[in-house]
Amino acid sequence: MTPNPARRSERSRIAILAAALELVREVGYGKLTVEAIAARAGVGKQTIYRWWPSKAAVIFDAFLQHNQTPAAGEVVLPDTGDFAADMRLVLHATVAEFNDPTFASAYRALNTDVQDDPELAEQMLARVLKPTLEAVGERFRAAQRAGQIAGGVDLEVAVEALFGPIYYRWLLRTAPLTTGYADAVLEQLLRGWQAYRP
Amino acid sequence: MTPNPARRSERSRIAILAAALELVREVGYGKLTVEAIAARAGVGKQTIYRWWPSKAAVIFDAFLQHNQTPAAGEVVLPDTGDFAADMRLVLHATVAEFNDPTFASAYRALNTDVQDDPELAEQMLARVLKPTLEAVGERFRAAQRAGQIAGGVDLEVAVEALFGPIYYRWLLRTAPLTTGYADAVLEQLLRGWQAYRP
Amino acid sequence: MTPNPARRSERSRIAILAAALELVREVGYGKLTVEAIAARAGVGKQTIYRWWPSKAAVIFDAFLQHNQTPAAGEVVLPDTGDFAADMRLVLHATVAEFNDPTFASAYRALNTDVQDDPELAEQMLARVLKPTLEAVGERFRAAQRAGQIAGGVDLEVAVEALFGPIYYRWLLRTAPLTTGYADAVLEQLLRGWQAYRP
Amino acid sequence: MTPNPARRSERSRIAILAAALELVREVGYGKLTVEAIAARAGVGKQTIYRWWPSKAAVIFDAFLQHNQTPAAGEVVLPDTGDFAADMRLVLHATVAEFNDPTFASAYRALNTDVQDDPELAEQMLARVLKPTLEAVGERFRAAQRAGQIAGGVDLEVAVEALFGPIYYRWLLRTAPLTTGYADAVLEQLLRGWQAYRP
DNA sequence: AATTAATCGAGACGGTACGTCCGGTCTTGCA
DNA sequence: TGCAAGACCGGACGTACCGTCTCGATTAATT
Repeated sequence: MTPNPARRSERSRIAILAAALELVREVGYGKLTVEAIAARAGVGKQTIYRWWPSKAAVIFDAFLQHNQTPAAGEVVLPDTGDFAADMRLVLHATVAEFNDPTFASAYRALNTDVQDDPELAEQMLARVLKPTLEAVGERFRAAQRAGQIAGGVDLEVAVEALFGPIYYRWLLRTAPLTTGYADAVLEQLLRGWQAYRP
Repeated sequence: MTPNPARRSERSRIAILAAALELVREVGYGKLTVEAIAARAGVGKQTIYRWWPSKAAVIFDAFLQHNQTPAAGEVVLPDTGDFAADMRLVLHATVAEFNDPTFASAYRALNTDVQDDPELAEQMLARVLKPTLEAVGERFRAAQRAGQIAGGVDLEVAVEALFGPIYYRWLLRTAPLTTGYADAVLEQLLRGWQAYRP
Repeated sequence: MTPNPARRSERSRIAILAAALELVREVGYGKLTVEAIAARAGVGKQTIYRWWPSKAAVIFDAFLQHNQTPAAGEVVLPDTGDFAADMRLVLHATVAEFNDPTFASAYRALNTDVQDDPELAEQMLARVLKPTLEAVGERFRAAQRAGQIAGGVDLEVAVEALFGPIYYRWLLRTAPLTTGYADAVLEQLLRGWQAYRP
Repeated sequence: MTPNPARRSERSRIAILAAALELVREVGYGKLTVEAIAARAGVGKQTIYRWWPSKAAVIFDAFLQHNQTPAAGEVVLPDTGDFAADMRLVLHATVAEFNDPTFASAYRALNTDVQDDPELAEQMLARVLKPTLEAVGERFRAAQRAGQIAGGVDLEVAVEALFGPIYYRWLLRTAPLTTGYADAVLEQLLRGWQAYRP
């Protein structure tokens, strides 16, 4: 018997996602329990299991809710014509998110889950990463058309070359993640992209 | 109170690390239990808890043991004079490791743990990442001295700009991790590093 | 926090007590484990710990259940007017119980626990010993009124003087416990009680 | 390889028995552990296992040591000619022992073990109970010869009829064990023994 | 007095059970 | 019918002891 979404309690849904977000930040993802979420949300455990298949799914929804993540195609990037400046803006926003404790704890949790759960990995890719990646890709294409990126540059690789180092430093804590670092990465890549076919 | 390392059973130590590695690959990190490790290793649970503070620490040691990770300063990179070729070699080795199932499952487990345990994060940084990062940094400096990298390039940033995208694609499974991808990333960066101060 | 008795599973309760009784007979009290009881009863360990504070308490309840021990005041003894014959009946019933393996193993377990746990001792006194002791005491009083026991006999002492030797031989295995032994004890005491104030 | 008693460390033997006695009184028999005895005695665990087959055996020895229990035939009872007075003396000594905390805790432990271990039961019977029981039996026979006990009384039963009630009250804590109670039991039995064949 | 061999204190080892916690399911009233 | 509450079975947790098994370091009897 699949539950009837029409009868779903919105109040409970909100409370559960909020509780999950609070708790993951307070105790860390490893010590996060469904029972604690239920208790904090003032909700029966069954109400969680009725609507989410796993703890990971709850965190995933909580993360999406918190960031009001737009669907693919809905992400809008600035296009001032100055490609470098536009990218700098995007990267600074990313750095700011990663340095926000609530975002960071939930996102770390997500990255944890994704390692063991390929289905979730796909969802995360589709609903979290892809929208931004594609929007940035689109902006890259515009830049390429405008001659700000050389024709031979593989833009799919370029996008990951841009975000990978940010992600790397954040996840592995090799050093504090700053806008300065993001700018430096962008700088090195930009020169390469421009120089690609001189 | 604290156990006496002189009396430690080497046979048990080896068996535990091997069992941990096997199991993390077979069942995944989320379903890995200390009891299963002990059973597989033919060892009492207490023998694990006596020598490791947590499941994470066991995996960490197992990972180090498996990869015979050298200490910082001990990593030796090829220096043929051809910087690009040397880097290609290093990246291909990295890609191969990431595509080795045993390495991959253990390394994913490590990346999972590191998210919740700052102390482990530091150890991982120091014993796993730093040695390679610094050796590569050293090779970068030689290349800079040889004029293959422009003077203005921040080499600390450059190293992470190189490995970040590899790590990103592997961890998030945005697409299969191939040597071709690694080469493309290297290509884009190389041009930037050369072009830096034209 | 404290469990709600209204929701208690009667099926589990019965299964646990039955399993405890079986196991104490099969393996002895020293080797009886809560895990084995839970496994035999097809029950989670927590269900045992939820309702009983200790293994001893389970055995206690199992014992009561098995013997459908009546509450104080509910034990009814025969009163045919022939005091000696009535007592013989009671003692023979006691001897039969002590020679029943299931009763014996559980009762030995109880006697073991009682040595270390004063609270359980009190419960055993109140729920197991007192009911019979008092009923017998009542019968003694009737006999005293009827002139079958001399007036000066301290009946509280008399009751223990009657059961003590049965218990002693059973517990310490000085010799097999038979009805003949019980009769002989009764005989010696009866003469004393009658002769008390000649 | 059975150990060579000639090389046995007397110092350790004494320390172990003393520690066992102290601990059984302090923490109760249920919580008494071999490790604790070894630690308290400043002795390796193996030294205990080398010389005693079980915790029960240690307590048994400790008990014997503490009470310098005489071998069978060595117990000497007073024989003043006044049978009642002599018995009163014996019973009072027994009551005093039972009310001595160190004796009591060890003896309770013994009675606990005996329930599950028939071999120990036999040893306890032979080395602890029999000596006294037989000495008392001997005194009974003298009394019977002197006409203080009627000819028809079964003396084996009589002895247990005397000690059983003491033991019963002490073990089951139906009421405080006093010399008055012992005297009352003796009184009731004495009259019966005298009246047996009038 | 030197040698030898067993016992000793110490404590790591493979195990078993402990009592607790939590996962995911099921049941019972309340709304 | 969905809900809060929470009991249920199962299973892993990390700990405590069991009884066995090395380790040197005494220690006592034998050379």
